Amino acid sequence: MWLHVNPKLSVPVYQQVIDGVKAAVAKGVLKPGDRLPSVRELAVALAINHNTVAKAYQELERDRVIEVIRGRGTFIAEPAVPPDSERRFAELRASMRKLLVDAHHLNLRPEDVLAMFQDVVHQWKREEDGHEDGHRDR
Amino acid sequence: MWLHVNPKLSVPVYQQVIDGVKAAVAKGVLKPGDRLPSVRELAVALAINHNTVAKAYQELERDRVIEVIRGRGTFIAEPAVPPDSERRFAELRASMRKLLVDAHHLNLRPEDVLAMFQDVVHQWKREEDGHEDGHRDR
Amino acid sequence: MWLHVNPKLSVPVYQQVIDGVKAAVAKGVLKPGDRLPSVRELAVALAINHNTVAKAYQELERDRVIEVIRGRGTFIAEPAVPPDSERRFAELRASMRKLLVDAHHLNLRPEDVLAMFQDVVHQWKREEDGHEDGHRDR
Amino acid sequence: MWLHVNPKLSVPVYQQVIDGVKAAVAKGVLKPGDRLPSVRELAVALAINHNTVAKAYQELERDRVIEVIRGRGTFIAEPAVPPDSERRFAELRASMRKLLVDAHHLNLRPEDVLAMFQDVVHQWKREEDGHEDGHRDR
DNA sequence: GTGGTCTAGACCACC
DNA sequence: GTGGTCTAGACCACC
Repeated sequence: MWLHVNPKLSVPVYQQVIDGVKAAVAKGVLKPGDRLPSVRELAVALAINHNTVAKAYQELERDRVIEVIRGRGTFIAEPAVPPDSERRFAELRASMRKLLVDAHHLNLRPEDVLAMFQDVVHQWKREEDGHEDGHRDR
Repeated sequence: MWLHVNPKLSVPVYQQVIDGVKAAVAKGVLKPGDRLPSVRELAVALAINHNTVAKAYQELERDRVIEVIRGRGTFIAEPAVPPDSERRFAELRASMRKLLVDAHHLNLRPEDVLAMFQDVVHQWKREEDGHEDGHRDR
Repeated sequence: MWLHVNPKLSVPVYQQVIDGVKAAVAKGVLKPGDRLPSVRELAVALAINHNTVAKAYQELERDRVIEVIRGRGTFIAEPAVPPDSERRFAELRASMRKLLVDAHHLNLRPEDVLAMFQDVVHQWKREEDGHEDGHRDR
Repeated sequence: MWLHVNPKLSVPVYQQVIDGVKAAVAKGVLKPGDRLPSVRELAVALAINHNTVAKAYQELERDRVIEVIRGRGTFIAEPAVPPDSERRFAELRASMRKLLVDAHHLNLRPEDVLAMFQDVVHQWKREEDGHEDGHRDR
């Protein structure tokens, strides 16, 4: 299963579902056109309430990450610039600045953070390659 | 004023105060030994309740960002590695991975994010220099 | 009821709640997975304000004694070494030294304190056994 | 100097003075008949307010740890059972039980605590011997 | 239902 | 003056 959820975390469960789907898409585990489990199926699989899954799917649809086709099911959407993307760019920059603040309080200088981030990017890409291969094999 | 707060945001007001103080320290606007406004003063200045400021100050003290001297006031602490820093490092890496996910859904590749991050770091350092100079001039 | 609170004492009420829960866990009265009363229920039972209970629960969660599952309730956590435990060990030794100082002013020599402590430990274990049996009998 | 005080700690300064004097007596650094600095002298030496020292001395006198002889000065009292000593014995036992609770949450069993306490006692006595010698030499 | 946040206002110990 | 605690009561997100 490409999705797990932990009700003990402070992050709301519905948000964990959103984050999980987005991460799977970003990692290439889920590709445009892939079918998602139905709300009820996913709720059972994750042992959570179906309302929680429904809320997550609604928000993912608003963000154009998934498409709900009535009577057919739920699918990963083609990559698209999400609505309100100017604001989202600003938020991304804000997140990066927050990263620098948090790092400062771990006694890291900006250069250290940059190096750490490069490391994370490299690891990310290595994992991505793994998934590409996996898909090629099918 | 180096701190502003917006009660309309979904992030709690007390958390905004915490983030604001940490950011000011990271930026060099506040330096070790500097005195913070009293709980009541800051509450009036931000137009929020004193309990909200008190909660923020208490959490900042637990994180060793500030030191409270009872009956005297509140001061920026010497830089210190916070408790539980191993966990915090893991969280920092997780934040970086989340950044990559969010960026993917804005049609940015990891290289783009890295470039954007470098840009943010450069801007950060330019601002930092400004503060250094400002202090030197006094 | 395994918890009582006395607002007349100089130790804050929320701290008494924290100490009481920790003691119940240490004594085996509360076991991992056990559900705690809700914030409001406990507040009514102890005749204190719900904010006071909430503050205690939040601190207990930070110390990993309990786990809060939002919208569901509060539960005793699996035993875990708390963050910052090196510091806590030092505090434990300091408490022991303070014990020796206080005992000196009651005209007790260190050997007397040690004997008294052994006695307290024995009584503690007898009580613990009682709880074990009680659970077994059910 | 046998006494130090740290206003940054959460323990009130006047309480630190009380604890410090009691510890010095228990360790043999101060002996019955020894003269304490005047309130003003000690306040200057510790860089604290003289009211704070006065408050500490008053409580030490109430506990029969020191004796104030008007016009002459302040002296360490002969060892004496303090007033209300029955209550103090109960408190000592309560402190020991609290030690066991705190230790439980550091994953220590009562036997571990007992061993640790024995270790603390041994170290304490070694330090005491050191002081005895120092006094003999005078 | 659950816990989390916030305000308004009181009272307290400490310095 | 300083921060810390507590109550009463409101509103909110989450499940």
